[in-house]
Amino acid sequence: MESGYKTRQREQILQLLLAHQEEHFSVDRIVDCLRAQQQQVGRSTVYRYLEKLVQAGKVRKYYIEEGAGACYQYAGEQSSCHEHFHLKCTSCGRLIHVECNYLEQVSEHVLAHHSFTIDHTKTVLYGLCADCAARGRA
Amino acid sequence: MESGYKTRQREQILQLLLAHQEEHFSVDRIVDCLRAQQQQVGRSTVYRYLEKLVQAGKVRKYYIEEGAGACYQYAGEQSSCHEHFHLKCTSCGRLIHVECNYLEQVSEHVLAHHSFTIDHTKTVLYGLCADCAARGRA
DNA sequence: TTGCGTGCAAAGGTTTTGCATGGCA
DNA sequence: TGCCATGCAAAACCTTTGCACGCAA
Repeated sequence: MESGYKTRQREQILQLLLAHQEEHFSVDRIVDCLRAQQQQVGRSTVYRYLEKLVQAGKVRKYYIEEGAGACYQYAGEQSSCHEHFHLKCTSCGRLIHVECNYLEQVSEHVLAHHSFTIDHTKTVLYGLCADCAARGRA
Repeated sequence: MESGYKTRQREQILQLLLAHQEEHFSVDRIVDCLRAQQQQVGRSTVYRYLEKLVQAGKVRKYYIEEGAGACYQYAGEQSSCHEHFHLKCTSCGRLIHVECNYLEQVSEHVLAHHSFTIDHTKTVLYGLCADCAARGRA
């Protein structure tokens, strides 16, 4: 899998995501964070590079806020994330990795009964985590 | 629960959704469908009325297509309406609706064992449909 | 008559694209 | 040197909003 040229901009974007793997970033936030470090990056460049990273499976793209835009989060070398599901809380943004035998059967069921091969690197189950649900946030 | 005034436009929008309860409609599609029936409705009106229907719980709002806008689907009066999953083929873009008892149990499992409440209006399972898988398209 | 509903156009926000320039390999 | 990457501005989209007019009750 080719990664294309190595440029200052790409390096800095990737470093930012790597340094905060537990957080998600909007394009705006990425541009702002980098500028705060005296690192100028054009917005188009961010959009284009993130798209590449998403295609490569290194970054996940989320749609959390209703009206707002997409968010991105580093996904790591997906070897370990291949077989399990991801739950993303739409209220607090927390990402939960779930390793569960029962859920693994889901993939098999969907393939057997609906002829559909789930791609775990791109699939995210959206909803409310326990804390946010308890706090009554819909 | 007040429904406000009864107008020609609202009547026609609601009738369209009622007549196709198993389908999603984008705002564009609603406007187009109605125009095809010689029924002029302003886009703003559609947005505003749909928002009311969503608030009233009569219509569900989905965020399915990545770049595109929201989709709406009639949800009925009662709460017994079964939630369904959406499968989206990452190769051909086809969207598959799945009503399946087994998959409905998935929501219950995730809630019971992982304390997470899945939001079906925002969740889409990505992967390969049968045709694309057969065609060997990754 | 009163006040909500409608529709147009303009505004607001996010993402994409065209094109000339810049920089990696 | 040959391409890909970058960045700016413009364009493309989806959605919201302001305002004057229309219409239900």
